[in-house]
Amino acid sequence: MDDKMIRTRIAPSPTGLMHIGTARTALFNELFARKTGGKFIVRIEDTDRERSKKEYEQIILDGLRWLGLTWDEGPDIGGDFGPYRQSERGAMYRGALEKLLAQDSAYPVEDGEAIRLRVPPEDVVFNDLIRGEVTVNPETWGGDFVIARSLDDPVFHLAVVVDDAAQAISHVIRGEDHLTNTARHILLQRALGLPMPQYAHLPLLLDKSRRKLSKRTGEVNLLAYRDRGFLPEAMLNYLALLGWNPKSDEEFFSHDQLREKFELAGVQKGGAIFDETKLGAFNKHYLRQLTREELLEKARPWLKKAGYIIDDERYWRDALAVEQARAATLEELASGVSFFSPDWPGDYSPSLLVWRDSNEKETKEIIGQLKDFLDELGDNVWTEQTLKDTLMSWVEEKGLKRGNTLWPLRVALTGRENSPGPFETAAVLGKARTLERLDGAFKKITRGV
RNA sequence: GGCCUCUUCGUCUAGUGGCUAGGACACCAGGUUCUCAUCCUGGAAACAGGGGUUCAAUUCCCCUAGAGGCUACCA
Repeated sequence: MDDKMIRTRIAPSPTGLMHIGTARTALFNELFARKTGGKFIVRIEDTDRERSKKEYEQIILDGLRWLGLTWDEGPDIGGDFGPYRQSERGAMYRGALEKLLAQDSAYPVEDGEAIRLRVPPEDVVFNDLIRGEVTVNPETWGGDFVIARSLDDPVFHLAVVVDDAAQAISHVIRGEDHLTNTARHILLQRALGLPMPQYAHLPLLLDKSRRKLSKRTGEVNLLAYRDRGFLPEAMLNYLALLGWNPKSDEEFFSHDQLREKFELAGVQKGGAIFDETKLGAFNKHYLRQLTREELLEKARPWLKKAGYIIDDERYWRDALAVEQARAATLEELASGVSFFSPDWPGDYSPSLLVWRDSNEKETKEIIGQLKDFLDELGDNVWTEQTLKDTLMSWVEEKGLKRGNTLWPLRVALTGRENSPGPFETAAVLGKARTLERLDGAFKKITRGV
């Protein structure tokens, strides 16, 4: 095997949801591996048998897949350095423990079965690729530390060290919360005679109050963002820029561009606040890039959830395209398009039809005239542009005011105070439905405000 | 408490021993507009504080403060 081969890994523990911070660490590892032509590995750290659950492992892999990350080895696809679950690697840990015990580098504690590593009372110094030289004095955390609960029950520290070596991990890129742990890991490597990988500790993701992003203070569940209608490319792009900068003013990068540009040199040292507002801005951007086909495919689950029947795909593609510029998420997109539903109830208040400079009487007259005028138009002029041209010159001829005319028309079609414009809406709805809704509005206002 | 690490607009960040300290998001104002969104134009907004070093520090050094992390037979 080539010693120079770069191999990175993400080693999540399946004890809960897919944390955003884990996702970002995974992303940086993947980008670094791709950039350098190395391999990216997924390893499940389930040494905590109490808390680890198989379904959590599935959730983690789902999250990574949703983001679009690809890995070369992992529990789902195997690889030459398997197995990829710590629960299946017990023999290796036991071997390491026996060796440490035999050479008296470790010893069992007086009472229980636990095993501690002997730690010499001297500073551990290592070079961090992001932070430079870091010095840790083991005495500050009490020197000798537990590396296993029993011969068959290793603790995280022992397991990572054994696995990283066995799986030939060249670069350990992980959260800053492991900075001090790294000293322990180095001590373990020395005792076991294992090579030391290069370390790079990423700044932590923080919540609004600058604390480590945690479940209590914010939405840290990656898949919750998926379920709220965020696009993976937006999340990926945003996450990549949290704590890393590409040394340019550009901000929008595809996954492939990131894989080309990423380097550890651009990684920040200070923690970064996860700001949903900016994520939302990225999401808007990517939402606007979608073709109408993609729009429908991505919005389909939400449309279905809302109970719309997508029999006429072209109709819904047009409807979504109309709403595309104003929605921030797929969820908003679907709700924004609700009035296009063929069984739209039109349950708005009649007073909404009246423009602020107008009154009921005038509004009623205009709606009546609008109906007659549109009824005369042929199907061939039923496009946004021609509707606009004909209607605007009609408004002109009749000496009407735009607001007095366009506002009631738009409300008749959408039932909303805020919505897309009347021309584009009418074009999508089609002549029959447009007239039907105008008629409904006419009756509504006749019945009184 | 101890140890480790960090500190540029509200947020993500660029940047340099001498610059009007740049960009993006958010915000504010104006324009476009039937509404909202978009779009265009403009605006406000930062080098944590104190000492040094230096002709000159946001930039180099020290101290302080603040923040975060670790201090588990969790990972």
